[in-house]
Amino acid sequence: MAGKGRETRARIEEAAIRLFAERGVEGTSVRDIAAAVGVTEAALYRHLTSKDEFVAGLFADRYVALGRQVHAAQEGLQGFAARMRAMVEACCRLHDRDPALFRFLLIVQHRALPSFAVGEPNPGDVIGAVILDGIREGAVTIADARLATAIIFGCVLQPAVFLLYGRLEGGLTDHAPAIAGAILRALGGPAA
Amino acid sequence: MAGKGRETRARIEEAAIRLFAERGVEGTSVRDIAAAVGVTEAALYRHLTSKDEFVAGLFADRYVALGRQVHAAQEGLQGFAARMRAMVEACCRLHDRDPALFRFLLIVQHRALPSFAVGEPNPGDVIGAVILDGIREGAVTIADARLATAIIFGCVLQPAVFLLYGRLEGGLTDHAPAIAGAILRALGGPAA
DNA sequence: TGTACATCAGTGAACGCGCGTTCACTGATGTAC
DNA sequence: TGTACATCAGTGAACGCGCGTTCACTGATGTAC
Repeated sequence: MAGKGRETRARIEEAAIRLFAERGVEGTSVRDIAAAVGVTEAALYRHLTSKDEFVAGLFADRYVALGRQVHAAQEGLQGFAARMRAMVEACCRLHDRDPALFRFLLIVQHRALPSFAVGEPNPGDVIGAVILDGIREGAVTIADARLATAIIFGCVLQPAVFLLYGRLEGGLTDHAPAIAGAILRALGGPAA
Repeated sequence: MAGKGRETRARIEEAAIRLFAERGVEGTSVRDIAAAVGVTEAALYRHLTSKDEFVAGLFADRYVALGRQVHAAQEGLQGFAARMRAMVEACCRLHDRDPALFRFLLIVQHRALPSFAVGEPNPGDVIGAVILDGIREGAVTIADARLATAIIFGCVLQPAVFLLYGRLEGGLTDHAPAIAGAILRALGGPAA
């Protein structure tokens, strides 16, 4: 029955992410999640120790996974522009494949990020590392690497938010080339 | 006693924004707000009809006010670059003057924006109008005005979020010139 | 200028409800001999 | 191969708590005659 336990855990996480994305964390009760999975609330507590811990763990898990995937997308590529374009493209594809997951990460960041463990390969660090390379090779002329990271985040996440509210058409992937282009120009300084 | 009523209402709004910014809307109870103001919960209900309506009204009020101030900052200026720089500068100054208000708007947007009334002068429309002028005068080469708006939002809001989590130094105003520069390059296309 | 009434911001106590969590218990599967 | 025991995912019912909201009531101020 070890297989069944794994499977239920996965179904709980999937249902929770979807519900959290739709109604927020505080707007989603343990009963709601249990009902969506098709078990009792008590059964949920075989797989998690508390709601708060569950949310924090779920965020950390998915956030680290996103960091890993974004890192993998640019690994082996040469030059700042190519790496940046690959990361943006990967991020947009991941968004379109699972918009609920993205919305979950967006919503929960304000409560989960402050207590997020350092050292894990999160998206911020991955982008930060690429930025530093970009500064070294002269492709990035913005002096503050952290501000540059913030701008990259903003250029990807805010279009995702606009999409969410119907203020942008299509999928995020459709806008990926334009977003990557904007980022490269924004960071590249007047001479680029 | 009309003056006292006004004054209490203002104190309620001020305390609520601060608490919402610190702990989130669902993490702040009506009791918390009442205690911060120094009255009973029942007294609060002389000034508001329900918590939900209060939050929605507070968001709409402050969001529209922000739109108006951003609009005023660029009014009368000539040229896309000058107007853009003025709006970014104004936004950063407003942030630094009242970070709690900004955090409140950031947090609540996900619940309040979908039901936000159209027609009011909100920041999105203000920026959208300036973008259209920018496209007309050739300073903006990104084809999709809404994507351009999203990118501007992202380049200002995400640094504000980074500041919140201590991942950026100083005040937002310190970064205003760099942010405005990045936005102008991002939107200006390769020829700019 | 006094008096009668309306209005309004406040109090303190209570309401029902839904929340996260825990309880004792059940039945199916895995494991040791 | 059969039997005894441990493990584990599940049930249904209940728990105490804090939430948003409402109650009847009070005292101060504003207003009409």
